[in-house]
Amino acid sequence: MSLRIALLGLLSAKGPASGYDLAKKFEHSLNHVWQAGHTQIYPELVKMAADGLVDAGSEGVRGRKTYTITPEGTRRLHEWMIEHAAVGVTRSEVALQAFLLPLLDRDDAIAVMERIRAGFQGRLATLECQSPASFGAYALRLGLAQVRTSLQWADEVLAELRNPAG
Amino acid sequence: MSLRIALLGLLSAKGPASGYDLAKKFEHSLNHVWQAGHTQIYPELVKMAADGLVDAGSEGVRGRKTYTITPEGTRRLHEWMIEHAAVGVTRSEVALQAFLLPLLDRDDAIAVMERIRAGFQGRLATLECQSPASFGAYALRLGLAQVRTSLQWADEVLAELRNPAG
DNA sequence: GATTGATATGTAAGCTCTTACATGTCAAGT
DNA sequence: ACTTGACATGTAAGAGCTTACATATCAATC
Repeated sequence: MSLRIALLGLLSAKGPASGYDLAKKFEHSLNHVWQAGHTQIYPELVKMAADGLVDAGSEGVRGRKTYTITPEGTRRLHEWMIEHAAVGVTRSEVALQAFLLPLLDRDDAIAVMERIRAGFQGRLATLECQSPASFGAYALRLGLAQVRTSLQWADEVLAELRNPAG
Repeated sequence: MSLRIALLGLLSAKGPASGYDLAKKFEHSLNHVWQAGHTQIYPELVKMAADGLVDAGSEGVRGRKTYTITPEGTRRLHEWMIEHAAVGVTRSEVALQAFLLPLLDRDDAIAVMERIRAGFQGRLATLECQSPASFGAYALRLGLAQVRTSLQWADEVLAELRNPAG
């Protein structure tokens, strides 16, 4: 369901787009929020057209199809936003490694934490490249705040691991 | 793969356990890191036993089976911890709603943000109940730091939405 | 003795997501 | 002419996850 919502949201916010366009937007603007490749997006758009949530335009150049959100699609999107109590579940491999960190000896734990820290750093760099004035600004601010917090956590844990007294 | 690792990790850290025990541990200690119900855990344990990662003990009272991690299971667990560069992907419905927030008018956006904030508050309460001295302490600290940051973000966004000048 | 609730394990259908495979167009550079 | 890279769309197999269904034991309470 969330994939549909994400697609409807992009079509609503940024206007008609092809599956390819939408896949690019998932890669760039939406990447820190939801991920989907073209192999998931193309079939989903076909189903959404069948359900009347989007209109598939006629094929353009290079087989390009442009999808437009329908009034029913807009209605469903608003309904989900207002009525769906989003669950804050997390399935994080990083958090799992953090959870299991005590299973490692000190040197291995430090190496793992350094890799995790580097991952956060890279993620921060990616997010910092995005415009804070773009459509997804609220989500971007949340992402930035969370990744900065995560970096700080990584630094604290590393300091403790390196301090023999810890 | 991560489900296997989580199960191996619990068996390694907390000793032999049944599928039921492991499901309970997923609900309690591991819940903020990875989720899995018994319908996923039971079949996975059977496959893991077939792959030599765990030993299934003989059936005890009420059909209870106790699984023990094998040396091969321990080896695989350590290998994953040390070699697997965990990807920090997030698929968050909450972040998706935050992303799409500008699609709503002011009152609806405030209502949605209040619901999101309440979700974070509830999550914080849950995490605060857990012992900071337990096995998963590092992950718990990360979870607490992230949820506190998220709450702060929600408060800021709500303040902006309520301020007509924003 | 009957009911309730926690313990304990499983199957099956269906949805979601990833990975690998497969095809073809168009523009720009060499 | 040829190659490269971006554009553009798909299918299929399999892995991962959720929801609903199904069964049975044991202890404690009524």
